[in-house]
Amino acid sequence: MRKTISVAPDSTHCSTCALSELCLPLGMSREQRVKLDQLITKRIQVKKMDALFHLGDKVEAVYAIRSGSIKTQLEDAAGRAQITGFLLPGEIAGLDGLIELQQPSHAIAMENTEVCVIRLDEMDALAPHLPILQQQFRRLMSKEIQRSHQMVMSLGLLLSEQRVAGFLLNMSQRLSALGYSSTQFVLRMSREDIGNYLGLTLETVSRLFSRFGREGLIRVHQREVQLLNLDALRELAGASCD
Amino acid sequence: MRKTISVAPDSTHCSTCALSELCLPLGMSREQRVKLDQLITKRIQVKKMDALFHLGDKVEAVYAIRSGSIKTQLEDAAGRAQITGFLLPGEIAGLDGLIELQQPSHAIAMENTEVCVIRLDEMDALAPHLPILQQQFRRLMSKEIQRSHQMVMSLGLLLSEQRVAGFLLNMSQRLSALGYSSTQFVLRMSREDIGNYLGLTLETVSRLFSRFGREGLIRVHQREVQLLNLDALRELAGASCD
DNA sequence: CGGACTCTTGAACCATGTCAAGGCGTGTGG
DNA sequence: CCACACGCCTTGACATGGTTCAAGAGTCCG
Repeated sequence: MRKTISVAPDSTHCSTCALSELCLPLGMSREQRVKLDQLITKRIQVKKMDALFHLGDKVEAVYAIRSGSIKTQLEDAAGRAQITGFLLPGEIAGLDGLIELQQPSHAIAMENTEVCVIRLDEMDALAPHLPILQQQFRRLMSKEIQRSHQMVMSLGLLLSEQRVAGFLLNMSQRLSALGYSSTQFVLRMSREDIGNYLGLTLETVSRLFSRFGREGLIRVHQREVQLLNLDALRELAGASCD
Repeated sequence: MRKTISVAPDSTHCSTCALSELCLPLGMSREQRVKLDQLITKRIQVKKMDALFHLGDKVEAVYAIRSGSIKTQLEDAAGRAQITGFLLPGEIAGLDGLIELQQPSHAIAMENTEVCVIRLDEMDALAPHLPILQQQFRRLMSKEIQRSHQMVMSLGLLLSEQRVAGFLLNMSQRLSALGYSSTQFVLRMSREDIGNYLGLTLETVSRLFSRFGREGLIRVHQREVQLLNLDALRELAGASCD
């Protein structure tokens, strides 16, 4: 289910949002953020497992995650899915859809999720009065390009153990930026999703989680993860086999 | 070697450029393109094998390829390269560098190459007077995100033969958009570069070129390629193993 | 409490990598 | 203009990381 709601005047806006240091308002002054408030007039609530948008849907907006989390996935010619990202609060979904007028990917909620709707036409209308908005939006798009390139590198160059260690560290770092613990968290996705994202099978991910556990690097119980030795994980992820 | 030259008043500008249907001017009216001419005041010529920019260089501009071709590559922790793209005329280099002020990648000319310099500060200055510029730039960035996601899918999901067939078709399609033959062209990169880009070894690429040759799909002689059976290649690239 | 997921673990297999040898082409210096 | 050397490509034999297939154990939820 997908429910659209208007942002009540007394509700939280960009200017008062806890995520403003990660999301679109990053780098803006108090006044600039107040201007930005005009832009966000609608939110959408998506239930766990439901889609924020589907491949082929008309593109009219991008979506800033306010709470919850979303996975985005492409489909290949044979209908198999490739997950291209797990989005957390403060991150933007739909950045790959701004060429054609059709979404090239699905966006599916991994838990009950709320997003802020950023309409493209309204962004263009506001932009001349808020030039920093374009710059920040450009930065967010560039970041996605960089992230995706890193992913290509990971898939092209790294061993499975390096990818999995890197994945855990990446989650840790992003969750800690949101104010959560960097060493203890709950994965919102299945082993299969992690494997798909990392270009591995769910069995390989499971085996590596078990091995890392045996080696004392992490503790895993179902989707709860504890990172016990960040340095060792970093070495595993970063250092090459030399 | 890397030589900066000013654009002479009587030289080709965006408004008269042959690439205008692919590059930044796409979708602009005659008048809008004339405005865009102000933006491009410098070009850079880069010799084969030399760098347009290096990892760590300060970011002040992005670069539209005017002639020649460029490969962009990241470096992993161990110093190994991962090629993230082969850029042809009309395509833009440096889109991944707009967050930090440092280039996250190297851009290396695969042949003698000339690029138009698009300074970010000048783009921001021009934007309020040319709103379509922002939109087109956004489209180009979105396209790069989409392309990179496709690459992730290819690396995550496809067999080597599908990746290589897909690569040939992709080159064919882009070269034909530039007015070249879609069935006969010269690859500007080595087998090693192709392999690196596709997450394979040069031996695997070579073996597949040979096999496709034996099967009558293509003819290869060194870096010259002829596509003899586009449909069969498409089937190979697109259809899954079912 | 039962049924359906989801995860773990083992064993066999295979796609692709690694290592090694040789061929082709091109440019350079004698 | 030839010969030699170097880089790039091809091909073969073998090694291996990761997949596939299969069985069983938790865990969640109605």
